[in-house]
Amino acid sequence: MITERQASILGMVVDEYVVTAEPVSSRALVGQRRLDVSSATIRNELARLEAVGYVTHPYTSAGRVPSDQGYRFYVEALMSEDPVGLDERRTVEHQLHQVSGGLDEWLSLTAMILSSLVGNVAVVTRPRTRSARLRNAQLVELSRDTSLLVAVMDDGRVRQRILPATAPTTQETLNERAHRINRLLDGKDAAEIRAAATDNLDADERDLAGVLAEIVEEQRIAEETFVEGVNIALRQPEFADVDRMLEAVGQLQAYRLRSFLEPAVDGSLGSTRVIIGSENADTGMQDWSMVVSRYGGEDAVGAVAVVGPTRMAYQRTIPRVRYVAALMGQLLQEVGR
Amino acid sequence: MITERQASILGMVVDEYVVTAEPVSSRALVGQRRLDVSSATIRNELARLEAVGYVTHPYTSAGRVPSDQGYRFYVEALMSEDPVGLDERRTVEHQLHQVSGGLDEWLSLTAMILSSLVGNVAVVTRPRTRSARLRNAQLVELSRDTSLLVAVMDDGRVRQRILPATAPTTQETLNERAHRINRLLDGKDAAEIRAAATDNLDADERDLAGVLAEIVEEQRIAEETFVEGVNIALRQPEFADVDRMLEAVGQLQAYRLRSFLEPAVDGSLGSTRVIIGSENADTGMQDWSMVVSRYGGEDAVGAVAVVGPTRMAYQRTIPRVRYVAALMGQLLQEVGR
DNA sequence: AGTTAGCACTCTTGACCTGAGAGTGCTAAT
DNA sequence: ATTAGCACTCTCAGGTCAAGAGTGCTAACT
Repeated sequence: MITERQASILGMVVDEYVVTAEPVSSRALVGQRRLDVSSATIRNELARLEAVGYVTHPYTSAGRVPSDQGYRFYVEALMSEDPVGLDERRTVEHQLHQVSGGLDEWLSLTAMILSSLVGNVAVVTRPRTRSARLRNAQLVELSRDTSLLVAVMDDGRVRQRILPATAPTTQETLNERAHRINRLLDGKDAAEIRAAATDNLDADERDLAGVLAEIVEEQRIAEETFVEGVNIALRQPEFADVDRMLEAVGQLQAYRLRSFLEPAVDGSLGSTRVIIGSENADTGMQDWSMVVSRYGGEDAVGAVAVVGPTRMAYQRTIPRVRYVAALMGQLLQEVGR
Repeated sequence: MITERQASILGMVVDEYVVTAEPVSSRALVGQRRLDVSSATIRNELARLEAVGYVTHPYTSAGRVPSDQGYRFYVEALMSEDPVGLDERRTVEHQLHQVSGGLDEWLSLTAMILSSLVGNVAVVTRPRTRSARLRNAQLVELSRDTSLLVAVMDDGRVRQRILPATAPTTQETLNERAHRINRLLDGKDAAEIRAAATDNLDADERDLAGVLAEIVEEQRIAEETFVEGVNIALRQPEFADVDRMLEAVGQLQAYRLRSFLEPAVDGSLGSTRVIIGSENADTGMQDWSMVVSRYGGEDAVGAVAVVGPTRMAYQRTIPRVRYVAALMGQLLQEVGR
């Protein structure tokens, strides 16, 4: 257990270290007023905090740095969240309402906004539905022997695919074909599309149905994850060393492909999880912290996260991640997902 | 003017420097055989090359480094292009044919491929048409009070836009509306759409036409430029220093937004321009070289480029940029438009 | 008991130096 | 014109050193 004063000191160490990125000395804490004791007393307390594992020493005589455990305690017991200001809300909501394109543009913008809000990397995954269903398919003539298939899924995805035509066609024919296809396949998932496609369709149309089934069930992870703000995060002093920087970039690049949020997102909706450094099972993420929140409704769930060095402004980050997640859920519902 | 031997020495300096990234000494050149003279002779020649401005000295006693002028001479007179191998062609073409999505996915993949081919940043712009025309518009029901507009332009763009509905609609109604709109507006450019929209349309449809006109003429540069491979380029030794690296990242980030290829693309189709360091009018690009090529047909023109440090493998880069540009033009034609 | 002044001790950091090594530039000989 | 030879210059890595920042401990104080 920890005394009140020790807790307060730990809090000050974290607060200080988060802004300066330099080990915090006992003297620096005295200057901070609020504590009417001498630096020697604080040294004693710090030594005890270190014994319990809440702070560390880079070397014998440097200030103290919070350990992962220390951050954990800070997040759980010490921190008072820095609420999202009204003006922040206003600009965010304004920007998000600005978007006119589809889901993808929207997700990527959200990641960008969140990133700039907290000064770290933001990750947003596309909401996943149990299994997507085709909502509508359209065919557009591109040239005499190619056409473009545009499919809209009920999870908000819109996918295009260029198709070679077996025989010259006109937009008229394509419209008719799309109409037939829609009547037969709308509202169906991949399996049902495959099943329905065997009956009363000509060869071209069967091919088309096959392509549609593929698109509906397609789940390329690369397409599912939006990572933004890497260049913002790189300005953090932890990356002052080129190797660390390159490693970080590579790390995030790789993670874009095998979304690392999955395991973290089992919490209930609305809850925001914080995973600090070594708490992450994934080696290679041991120097990073993540703040993750789920968003969405009953039938579609995605995740919003901020990723950065363990020295992160949790006070600011946590409420902002939660806010953005909530906002997304809300907007998603408005659009009818 | 320059003697034959001086030219050959300059060539060797460039070749050597491009791979080692370290100033080239007279001794290193002697080891290179091909020259049956002593290092002293080479030193004399190097001094003369320096007097003409083809190489520089970082400091009194280090090897020589090619100057921008030296690279220029190298590119113009000395270099023999390193042709694109058959297997390279095969893998590139294979990968490009793999793409199933629309133009955007395709352009971004092209940039990625080119980048990995030459180990530097690749930039691809979307082909511009004189003025785009609407090819087809579709409306899809998202929820009871929102619908999704999907518009296909004749320059290959496909754009989505979420629309709030004034009154509840069904897919049926939307189809009819789309049909009317298409009959009226297909094949028209933004101005023509605006003109046509005044007549015989109800209020909702006029709004829709307005949105379509916007989409058709939309030219957000951010959407027009695909930059890939920044992380590859960062492994170059010129960025061993963090500041240089951050500056480079910022530079490229900024440029994504105000496409810097425009002025460079006045050459005729098929020609490949090389812009070396200080030759670039743009301050801030003075340490970079660009290899740019136009691609496209009569009615749609874009640019492909590779951007990297002046110490660039021009031998490899130039033919590869040219190849990719040609390939894109070809594929673009196949798809029609 | 807890607090604190004082001081020895440790470790970093930056500055300065120094010697080795790499290259050049020049001179004089070929 | 070429080249051997050598003095000269500059970098670079390593080492030393003093200053400074902090701690940890002890002994005195409240």
